[in-house]
Amino acid sequence: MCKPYIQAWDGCNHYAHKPKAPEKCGKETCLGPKGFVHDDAGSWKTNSTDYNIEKSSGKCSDCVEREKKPDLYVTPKPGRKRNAPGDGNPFARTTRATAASQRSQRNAAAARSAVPDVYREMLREARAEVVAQGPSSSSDRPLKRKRPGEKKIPNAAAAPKEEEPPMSAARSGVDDGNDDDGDIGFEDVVLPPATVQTMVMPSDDDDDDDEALFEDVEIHRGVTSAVPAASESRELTLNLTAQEALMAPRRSADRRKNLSKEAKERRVEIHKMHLLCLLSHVELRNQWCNDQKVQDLLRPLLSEKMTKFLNPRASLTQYGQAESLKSGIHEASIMFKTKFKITERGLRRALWAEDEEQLKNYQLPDDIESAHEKQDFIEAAKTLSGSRDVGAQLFCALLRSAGVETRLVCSLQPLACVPGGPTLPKQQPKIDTPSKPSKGEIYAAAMAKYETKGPDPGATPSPRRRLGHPLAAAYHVPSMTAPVPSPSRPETPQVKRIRGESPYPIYWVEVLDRAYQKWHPVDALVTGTQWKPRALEPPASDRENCMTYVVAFEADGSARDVTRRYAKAYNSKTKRLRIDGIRTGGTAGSGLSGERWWRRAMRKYARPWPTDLDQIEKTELAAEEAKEPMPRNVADFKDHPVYALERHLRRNEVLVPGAQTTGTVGAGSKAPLERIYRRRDVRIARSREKWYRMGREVKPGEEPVVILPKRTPKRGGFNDYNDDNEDNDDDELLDKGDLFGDSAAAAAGTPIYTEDQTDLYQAPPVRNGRVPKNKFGNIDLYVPSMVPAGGAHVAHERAAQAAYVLGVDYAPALTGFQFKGRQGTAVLHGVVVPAECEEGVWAVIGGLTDLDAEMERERRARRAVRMWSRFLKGLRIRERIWAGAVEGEEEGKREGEDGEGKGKGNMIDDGGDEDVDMAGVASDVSEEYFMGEDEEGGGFLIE
DNA sequence: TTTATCGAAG
DNA sequence: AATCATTCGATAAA
Repeated sequence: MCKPYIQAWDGCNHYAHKPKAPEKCGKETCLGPKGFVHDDAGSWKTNSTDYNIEKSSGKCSDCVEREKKPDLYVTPKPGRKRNAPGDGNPFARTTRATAASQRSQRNAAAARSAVPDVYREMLREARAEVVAQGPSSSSDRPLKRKRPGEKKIPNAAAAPKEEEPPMSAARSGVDDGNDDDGDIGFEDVVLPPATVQTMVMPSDDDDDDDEALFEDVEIHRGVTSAVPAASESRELTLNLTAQEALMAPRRSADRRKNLSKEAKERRVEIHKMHLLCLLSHVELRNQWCNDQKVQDLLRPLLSEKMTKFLNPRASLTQYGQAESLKSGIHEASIMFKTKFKITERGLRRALWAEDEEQLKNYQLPDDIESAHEKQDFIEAAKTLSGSRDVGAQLFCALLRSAGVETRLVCSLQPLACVPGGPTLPKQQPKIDTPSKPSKGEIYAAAMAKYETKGPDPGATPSPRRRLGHPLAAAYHVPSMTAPVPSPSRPETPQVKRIRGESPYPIYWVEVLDRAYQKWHPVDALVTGTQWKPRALEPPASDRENCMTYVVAFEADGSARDVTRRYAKAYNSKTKRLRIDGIRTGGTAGSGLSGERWWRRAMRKYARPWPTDLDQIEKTELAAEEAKEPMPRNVADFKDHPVYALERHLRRNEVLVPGAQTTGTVGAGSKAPLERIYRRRDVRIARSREKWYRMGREVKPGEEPVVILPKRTPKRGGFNDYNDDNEDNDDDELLDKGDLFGDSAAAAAGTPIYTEDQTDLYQAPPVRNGRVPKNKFGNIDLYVPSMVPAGGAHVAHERAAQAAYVLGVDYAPALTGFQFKGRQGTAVLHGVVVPAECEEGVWAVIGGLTDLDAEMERERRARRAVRMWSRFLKGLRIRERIWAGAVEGEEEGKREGEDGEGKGKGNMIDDGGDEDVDMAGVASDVSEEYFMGEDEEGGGFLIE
């Protein structure tokens, strides 16, 4: 009963509101959910957290606040058992997804660091490259993009596209509507080769592609990487992973130093790629669930009664309908559970390897799911056997066949994008940890716990099976259930139960309760629960199953991220494991932020027009997020979207003066209790210079909210090491190298101010046609609002020239700095001129441009003429020579006629070709031809 | 009581 | 500044 996770009860998520002491789990030492006590001061508190209670309402300040926003408040379901594993507190936040993907980190990395244009160029090249090699990979036929046509992806389209299933087409590329960042240009996205490849989506009847897709996924399902490579994408994965074992090099400091940054990026890249693979996988399975053959096979399983329950008459009351559906589902899942045999291993969590050896010796379990193609799936429907994943999919098909709106839900199990997670199990318990041999055994024991008895030859596949790996035999191969040499295991291969699978599902189903317009989870095979979203999240210690991304696919192919419905601590725990939750370092220019990436990835699956139901669900999920209880340990407060601790404030962050405490938390049991604040009361403070660069100016008389101590210069010469990268946008950039205040601030530290203490910067106005300038003769124009009164920004490269021509006063606009190395270089963009001159300047610019064009035309014309004359000259020479040599017929005549021209030709002939022989002429001409610019096609003007 | 897990430390 | 490895202590489970 005492769950490792935060326990929640209905309604209010605050301990303070719990009407009475929580039930105990039966252990005398258990105080209820994680030590729940009532103190003398009149507030409830847990061992580490308590809440301020308002006397008048008896509620904590947190809740009072929340009640002011009724839309976020969800009425508790009546009669819910508090400790019921299935539900409870929720909370969740609205993150959405996005995605692109990647693979060649080469390209991605390069793209990241490059300036925009270059970046785009490279992107284009990368795409071209993909196109070139893409099709050759796993399939001979042209790759298909999974989602056809995003409108914004013209370039990406380089890859051959094919029509995809109609439903996909319908929703492709349409903006979500409620999504705020819908306008991101596609060009901003890193869309490396892998994307194209990964996103290959087989059409329904295309077996080949199905296979390819499956294989892709297969790689990841096991443990990333170690699959003998057949396709390029596999190879890629293998290389990336094995090349530097990402988790491993913790030992030596130097290795860490060199690898950490790169390894981090790589981890993220792989994570993304893996996610896309998994999404494709689920999407495909979801399509299979729609298959008529499958549904026809399954439909007979439902009794009439069940079908009736599943389709309640609309004449029933809301409640009646809901209950009917519920019992129908119940019956159906019981039935299904008894009829379906789990004979294979389903998806499981992918883990990083710690070193290459593990990869070399890794092999997939023997009993891995065998449904590679739809035909297999149909077969599984006939025999009602397969992995639990296939089971859930068939169950989904079953319900759909009965007319129930059903979603296929999958908890994606990608490789972690953050360090620190579990790694591949050491394979040889005895050997693995020399220092503590016991550990291996412990591990084995732990694994054994999961294993449901039984001979499982599958779990311990023979190492030798791995084709031709030279080391396979030599290396100790391991099985998770170490002690048993699997192959020799005499035990009866009886009921093949899947050993070692997590007691929580990877795949399950959601059904729509039409009456209440609500989706409810149903897991028939693994936990056998329904209507209990909270029952499906595995504990954090589960190595086989980690709930990080839960994606629900509807029959029409659209999908939605419903993680918040299932994760008990989305904000404080789950989010940290997600691509959209990790601090992808504010490092500017590092491509898409995780959040945008994921949003983008999921948008591909979004419905073009959100329905009312979508809206309702969105609200519901947001409400769940809002209801998430406070973390009870200090670590979870770090970077928490709602709460903040003083101890975690960054050096430039500061609490707003009136910040309210919403509770306290103590580290451990004995604690100086620390106050908990709301994140929204945290402000970022900046130095004067920094504000200035944002177009703001500290008001006169404001006291700095804090003075940043001077940076302790690292001894040992030029430290750098971590200096160059980490300065993300906010803050640090400024105190460091800048033209301003270096000297002033140096002495006592940098005073910093909050935004409230600043006003919009008013640049000195333009007077009498004079534009104010700084000491470098420029004008600072970091943001548009910094344009001085009476001035106008003419953002054109020739503006300066134009202004000069006009004779008006102007100042080049300093719009920012480009930091490469540690030196900032000023970026000038256009000029500022007196407003009244703006039009004139633009006009002149237009004129200059025209002039340029004209001059260019002339130049080309001149060159062309010159070339022609040279050519003619050559012809004449040639003619003359031939005239002399052949001495004949018509030649003579012609020569006579051309006498004048001949002379001219000779005179021109100072260009340098003295050779007057045939060959000389010829070569001369051709040389000229080639040397000419492309534009002059051998003397012809190309307009 | 012992053991495994998790959080805090710094 | 932040991550990482390690230790220690509290707690939950056996």
